Amino acid sequence: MLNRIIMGDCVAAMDALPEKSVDLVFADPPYNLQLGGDLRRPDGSMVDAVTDDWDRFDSFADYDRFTRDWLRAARRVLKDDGALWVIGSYHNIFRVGAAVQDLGYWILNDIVWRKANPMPNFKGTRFTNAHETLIWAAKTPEARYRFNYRAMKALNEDLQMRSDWVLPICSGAERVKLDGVKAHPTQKPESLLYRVLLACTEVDGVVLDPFLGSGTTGAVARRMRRNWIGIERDAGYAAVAAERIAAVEPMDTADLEATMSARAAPKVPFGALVEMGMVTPGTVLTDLKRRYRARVRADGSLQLGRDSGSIHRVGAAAQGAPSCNGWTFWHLEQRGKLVPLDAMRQQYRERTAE
Amino acid sequence: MLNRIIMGDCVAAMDALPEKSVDLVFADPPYNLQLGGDLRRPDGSMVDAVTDDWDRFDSFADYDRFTRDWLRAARRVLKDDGALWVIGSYHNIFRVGAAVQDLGYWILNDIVWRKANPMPNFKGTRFTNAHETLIWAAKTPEARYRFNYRAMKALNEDLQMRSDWVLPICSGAERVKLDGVKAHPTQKPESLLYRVLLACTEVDGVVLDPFLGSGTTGAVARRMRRNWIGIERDAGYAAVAAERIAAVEPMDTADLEATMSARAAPKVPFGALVEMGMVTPGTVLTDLKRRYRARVRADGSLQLGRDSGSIHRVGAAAQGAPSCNGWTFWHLEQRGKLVPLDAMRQQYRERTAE
DNA sequence: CGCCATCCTGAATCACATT
DNA sequence: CAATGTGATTCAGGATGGC
Repeated sequence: MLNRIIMGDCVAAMDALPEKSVDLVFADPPYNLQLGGDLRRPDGSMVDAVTDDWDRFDSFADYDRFTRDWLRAARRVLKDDGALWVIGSYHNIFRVGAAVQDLGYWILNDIVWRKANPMPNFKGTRFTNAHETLIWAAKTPEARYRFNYRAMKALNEDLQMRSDWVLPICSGAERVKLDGVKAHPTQKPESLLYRVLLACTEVDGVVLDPFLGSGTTGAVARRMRRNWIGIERDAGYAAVAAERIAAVEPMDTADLEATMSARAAPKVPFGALVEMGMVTPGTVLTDLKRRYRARVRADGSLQLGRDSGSIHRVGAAAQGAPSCNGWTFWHLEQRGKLVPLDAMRQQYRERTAE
Repeated sequence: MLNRIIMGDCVAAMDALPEKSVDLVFADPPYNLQLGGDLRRPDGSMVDAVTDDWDRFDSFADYDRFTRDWLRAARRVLKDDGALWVIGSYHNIFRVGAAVQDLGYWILNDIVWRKANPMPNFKGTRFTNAHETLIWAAKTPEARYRFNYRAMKALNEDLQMRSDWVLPICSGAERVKLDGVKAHPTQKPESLLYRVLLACTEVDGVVLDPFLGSGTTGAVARRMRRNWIGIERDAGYAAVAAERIAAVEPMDTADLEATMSARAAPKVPFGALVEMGMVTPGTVLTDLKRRYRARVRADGSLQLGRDSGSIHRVGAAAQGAPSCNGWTFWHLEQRGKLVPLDAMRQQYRERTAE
């Protein structure tokens, strides 16, 4: 039952699963965009809009029925201490949020995904729609939901992770394509799922995605050694997702150990580079003279023998020095050349600059 | 009726106002926070939570009734091209947003106010709640709402203003206090209202706030020379707001002139330039790369091969594009340099300004 | 190989006045 | 009310190609 795609309607599929069997539901339902005619950029080119049938609903009432049905089914399969994540935009998220509350879930946070590179408003009629909203909810107000506070803090310069996350949209090599054409119109970035799963699940936990689409949830879950269940109605999408997920190499178990102690938390946003996939967990870093070798773990900490912690701490420990600037000390090999972490940080800053 | 505080229930007060008399409603309704017991900081000190009676509702149904009542009353007093702004947090904003949609308003954007200095989550059980959400909605999908696009772009270093706004919370000298104690628990920063009013109103427009509280909306409206109506149930808050607003010095009218949108500029037919002798019949116009050449005819039409017509039509035909702005596409040569027609139009406007 | 210019694209509720 | 004409309007990231 685990780690496979169920074809078909998500409500029926969830109803067929045993109750209280899932740790986390991550859902990216249709947004009910209600777009008008064509839209052209100022240069005359056409915007490739989401006009698929699966995003068409007759009315708000229709959409609400659909929403409540799947939310109810999801709540049944969730363990009592499990949690729900839903993503949406202003077109649908208010209806979804109200339904979440009405069905007895307890909202823990709303999270804003601030897109580093959103599509502009071409006609100058509104504000650039530069974010999407996620809702994180427990099954009940009393539930003892999982929140890996330390791992989140480690990922964020040793500061509490905030409710606004700056991440790029999914593009470039990460975007799944078929014959050069995007395989799914709304593929989510893996960095987003990485943060959600790192925050709210543990290794071997069960993650269910009722609207699997291109399979981002399954791919990240497999990479992070979580069990996954994906439900998808469209055979084409399911095939894309299956192939994509099968190609994922799970991370090394050791690298996945999210550090839970304050001591090991890195003081720098090196974790953000890991999250973005700019540095993969398990990567071996060396100094310029290749005397020391340290492994990158899932939350952005390093491990060298018995020493673990931030890139600075481990660098200092390796040399027996009182302190060390990990950004300039550690390097990784790219095409046979040693690149300092500092260069990666520079790239990161450019990609997430406001 | 304008520029004063109405004491009492906001629904009754709005129902007593003439319909279609208000340009903008800005509302900061009770959030229905549902706080449990007291919240303490790690050092044992107590967090001053919002536990006032006005923020207590018996159930979601109660809160929904309340929300729909005031949203309906607000919609009646709004002019057809007026707009609504509401601010809230995850506790209430989903219910508010669903009601906004159900009542026929048309959501234009949701805006995230990203707090520069939010209160941390002291227990480390959730993400730092670092933002609030605003909804901007027109009265109907067809409404021609006001959006000062240019002014927003100017405010953002000449880039489109995005849907995520980074602003500090209200503190320091701006925070209204009585005997050293904050006069209102949820006073909003003036910077937030400033941006909303600059984006969506004009000088002498009418702004209504059904939950005036400490009076931020009135204070900023007065400063920006907008008319305001504030409704407040609590006599204490009303007194605070009245005093605060009265102390505001309206800005100098000259400083208030915001960048005007090109759409608002008077329309100029190309023929008028020919008529004025600014462009002579027979002049050859080219695009910037000198790929196309068109002749100006006596009636202000262009000719390019077999195509003839307006500057826009011929520009579009030349490129094989569906449309074209002839003002920026076509240029004429003056002293060896290519000058866009748009520059000539600007000259024309200046010469005919009186 | 590096650098620069060019091109493509992304969950988008995307104009308005006159005839 | 529908059709037509004018004319306003874009940001960042990644890929590609030329020199």
